[in-house]
Amino acid sequence: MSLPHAILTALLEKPSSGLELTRRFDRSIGYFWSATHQQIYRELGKLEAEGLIRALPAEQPARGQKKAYEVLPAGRAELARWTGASQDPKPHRDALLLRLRAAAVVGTAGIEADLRRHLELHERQLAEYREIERRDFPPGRDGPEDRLRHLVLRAGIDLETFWIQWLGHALAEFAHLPDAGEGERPGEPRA
Amino acid sequence: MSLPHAILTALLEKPSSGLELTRRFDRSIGYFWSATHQQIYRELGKLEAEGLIRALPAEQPARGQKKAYEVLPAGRAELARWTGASQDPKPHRDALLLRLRAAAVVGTAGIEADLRRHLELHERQLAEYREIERRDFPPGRDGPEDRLRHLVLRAGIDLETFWIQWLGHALAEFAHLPDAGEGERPGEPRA
DNA sequence: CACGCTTATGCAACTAGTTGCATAAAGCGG
DNA sequence: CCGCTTTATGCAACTAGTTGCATAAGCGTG
Repeated sequence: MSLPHAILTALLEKPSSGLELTRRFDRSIGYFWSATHQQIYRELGKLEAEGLIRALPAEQPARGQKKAYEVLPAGRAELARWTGASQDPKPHRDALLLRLRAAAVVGTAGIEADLRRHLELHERQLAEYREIERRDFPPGRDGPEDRLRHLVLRAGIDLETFWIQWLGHALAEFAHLPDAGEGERPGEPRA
Repeated sequence: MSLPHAILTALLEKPSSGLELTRRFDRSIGYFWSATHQQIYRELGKLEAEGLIRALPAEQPARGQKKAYEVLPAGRAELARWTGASQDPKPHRDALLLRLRAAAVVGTAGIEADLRRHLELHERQLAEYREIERRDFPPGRDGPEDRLRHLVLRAGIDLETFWIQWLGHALAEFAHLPDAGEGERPGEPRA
């Protein structure tokens, strides 16, 4: 249950409207906690009802009008509490690894092309992260906040690097496999 | 929507009852696609209703009695279709990275201990993976199925290795931080 | 044999997340 | 000033996943 806390963090970094939050989730925060605009609007409503955030007063608060929120002291306190509380890591789910395991039983037909596609996607993401690193973390900036945020970005960079390497290994393995990509069924007797 | 396919894969590897599947999800398959027993029972019911699997005939099919399932040809076909179909990677969610980002705003109180705890958990998981590797993939075994399954295990091993390294960096960073773990608020002016 | 423990299956209610669509105002071009 | 697109907010329905509990048989033991 971390979406409210992701939103609190984003709002503390800068008070924003629902749509602005949505855009920022598409960029930085969404890299490790994605959310759609509907989730965000719903959660903003809840957080306001709970007294953790409030809408900044606007001139004409009408529909189709930006409505910006800011974090109240209670919200900051709740975020600090959650941040410091011990949490168990959630078990991950990775469909690609699952598919590879399935391929060991029903055959590898079609999967190699998708591995290549994933490789490209990860390379693109890595390039984006490196660009952010170059832009936001030049050698000079190294206050405590910068160090922490840089650390998070490093995780993103290293994870993408890992996937690129692993997909490389996987594709190399496929090159050695008999009839790779031709739909053979390794679990079945072969002629 | 991959749980049914995870179950089909597991059942193809070996026909099983709901509880046996649950146990196997706790071990091997659950490492990259976790599921509770309730999810599994529900899904087994659906898969049977759709004609993708069937219950193996038992002597006395009563409650509290093992009921094993096997995959029907339609199930194998569906799994092969799904395995070969192109799929976009789901955006990941990582609460720990989110917390670190929050810590950059509301302070790092309490989080360092949890980083250490996570480090330990990952070290334990890595040890488990290495044990599985030693046991299931000795140098001799290298048929196509083994290579694919080993590849999946390698991903698990390398991912754990990545997290262990990253958590090491993170903890080193904390050691350099002023007042680390004492609840300072880096976003606020300091005395 | 009655009691409690383990194995095995399952329902119901809840929480979280996704998808599709609706509404409304502002800006803009003819 | 009318229709079109963009910006902004939001509801409703659906799908997926989790939590808590219920049921029932088997098994051991005092």
